[in-house]
Amino acid sequence: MTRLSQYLLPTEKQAPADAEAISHKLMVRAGLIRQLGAGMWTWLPAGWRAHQRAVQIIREEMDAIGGHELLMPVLQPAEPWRKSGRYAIDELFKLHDRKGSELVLAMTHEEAVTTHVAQTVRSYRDLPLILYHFQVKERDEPRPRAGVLRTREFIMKDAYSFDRDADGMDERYELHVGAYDRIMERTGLRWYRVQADVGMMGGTGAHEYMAPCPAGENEVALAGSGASQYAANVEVASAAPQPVELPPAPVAPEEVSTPGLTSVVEVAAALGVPEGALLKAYPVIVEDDGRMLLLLVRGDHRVNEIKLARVLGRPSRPARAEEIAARLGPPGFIGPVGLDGRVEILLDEAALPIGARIAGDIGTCRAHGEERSTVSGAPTEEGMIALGGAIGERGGYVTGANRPDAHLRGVVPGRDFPFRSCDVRAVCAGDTVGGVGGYPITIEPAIEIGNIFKLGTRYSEPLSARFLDESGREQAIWMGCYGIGPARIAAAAVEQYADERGISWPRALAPFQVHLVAVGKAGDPARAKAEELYETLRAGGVEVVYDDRDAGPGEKFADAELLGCPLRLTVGKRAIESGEIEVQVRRGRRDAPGISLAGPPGELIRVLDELCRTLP
RNA sequence: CGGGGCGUGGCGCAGCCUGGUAGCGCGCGCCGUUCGGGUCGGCGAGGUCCCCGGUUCGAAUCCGGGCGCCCCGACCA
Repeated sequence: MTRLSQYLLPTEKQAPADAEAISHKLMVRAGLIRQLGAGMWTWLPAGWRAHQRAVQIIREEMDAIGGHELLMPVLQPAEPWRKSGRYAIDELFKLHDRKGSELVLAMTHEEAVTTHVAQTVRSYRDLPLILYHFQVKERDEPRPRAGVLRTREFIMKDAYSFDRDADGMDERYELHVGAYDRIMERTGLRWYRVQADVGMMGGTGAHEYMAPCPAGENEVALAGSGASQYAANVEVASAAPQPVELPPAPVAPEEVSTPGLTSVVEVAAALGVPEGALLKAYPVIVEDDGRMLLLLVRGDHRVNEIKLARVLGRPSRPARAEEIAARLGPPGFIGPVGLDGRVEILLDEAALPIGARIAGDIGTCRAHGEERSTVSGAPTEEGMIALGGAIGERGGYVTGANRPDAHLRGVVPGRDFPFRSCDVRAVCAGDTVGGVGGYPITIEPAIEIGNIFKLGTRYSEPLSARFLDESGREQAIWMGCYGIGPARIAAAAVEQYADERGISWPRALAPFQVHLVAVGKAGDPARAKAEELYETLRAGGVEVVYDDRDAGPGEKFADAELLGCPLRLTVGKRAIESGEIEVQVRRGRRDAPGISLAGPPGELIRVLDELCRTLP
């Protein structure tokens, strides 16, 4: 029974003053969600319907790959979290019961599900297994934001796979890739599956499902289309840099005076060279051993901290000014020349000439092509010289001189300083992927709506989830985890398809397929006709919301467009006169052919269904 | 955690600087009017001015402390 006269759909003309994101403003205005506190949101009836549409799509596709739905508690004992090493996470809510026992509010359910599997799975015969549930997650977010896009409490579908070995895990992972692709496709969202960082916890593979939208908190690098589509989170993206014109290199570096010029922009301008002709020196301290490394990236590039962490295999932090002064030179004027091995130098690949190959231990360092690996081992002198020649032909870079108010020009890596090379820069829009003549990338903000992750034995080891194989040997179970956020799917749909009048749901997520508007004052024949039509639609199984309020037509149309159901049916004086129900498609506010009021109910339902199927 | 801003009927805001009757628009209730794009008019209801303390004859307003919320950045297993 969905008559607006008796339904809780509190629409607002004005968005909350503090709302910024489109989905935040519109979902509140349309009466879908209401805030209770920072990062704490209530889903009102219509909003919850949209949420549950996403849930049902997910459920169907999870069941289709053999997933089994269950339900695990949010309130959990602390102990498994201590075992897994996650008790220390700041985002984890910790609490005590009246006896003083330590409890937590689960942020995901690896601990719980692994505990149960450890208890119940004994034999290889019990594997593989996919378990999932839709459950509330609690996270003490440092900064909830943008309505329902980032909250402290939210529902997540999290699935966990259990296999006897890495190959099995990979199989289960691929099943989830298929299921997730189908889920995304069915939602009607614009989406990408992108390569993702595996994070500090390790793991052997990860993808994220991203929906591009203005309020997105992540950035994806996109290039090409179809089969040659490239899509990666900028955290891990690699691409060939745009070429830069280097000034000619003299036989040895020359010092130039650059008084007070400490920024790339200033130095490039003063010397009349492009920013990319500078090598920016970025000293970092490696967390565990306190070692200093000097990173060099082109002046027009930035260091990507996540790629850096992957290259180093451990966290690091930027060196402080006093550390730089003590070990290298005056901050703002440091460079790689004349350090005599005081610190190791890592040169970003983008500063190497395209196609350059380096002999010796750094021989695998290569152009920007298919395989992209970190170079290890000490460079050989021959390799350096060969590379130096390659770059020298193109010209030399400008670097700091490790002296106040001075830079060097004509600096050639290899010839003038030793280095290891690696890929640590953040990609830029306009870089290319796919080799020579490849596709230029664009960078778009996106919201992460799902992620899939190969866990390996990260949880099964500490929580003792083992099984006996055919030969009676005890082995750790190989796991994968797979998350997806229905709330984010709904919010991303609002973000992607909203127009100046409000929401425009993809039909798969719309709270109702049809918004029936009765126009005319109480007692008008059109109102009775609309009543009749509403009952027909309901009886025919159409998901319909019926605006039977005693309000003016303007208000009703405005609310219908704000709520954004795919089809609006209008019954008023015109319909009575013409004998046809007016039909408007929300997406694009396009008029569709009217439907006869005279025909049999079955015919009406059939025509509507057919029309619905053509909608996005 | 760093920076900025805000807290006054359901929503959006003014009043605060310069202390003295709490106000506007929307919404809400009733009456009338209108009925294909948020009609118009009349009457009316609704507020611990975030909380605690201080100054004062008197505090929404000044002072101190706290809490809450938003935005930018950092973080986000």
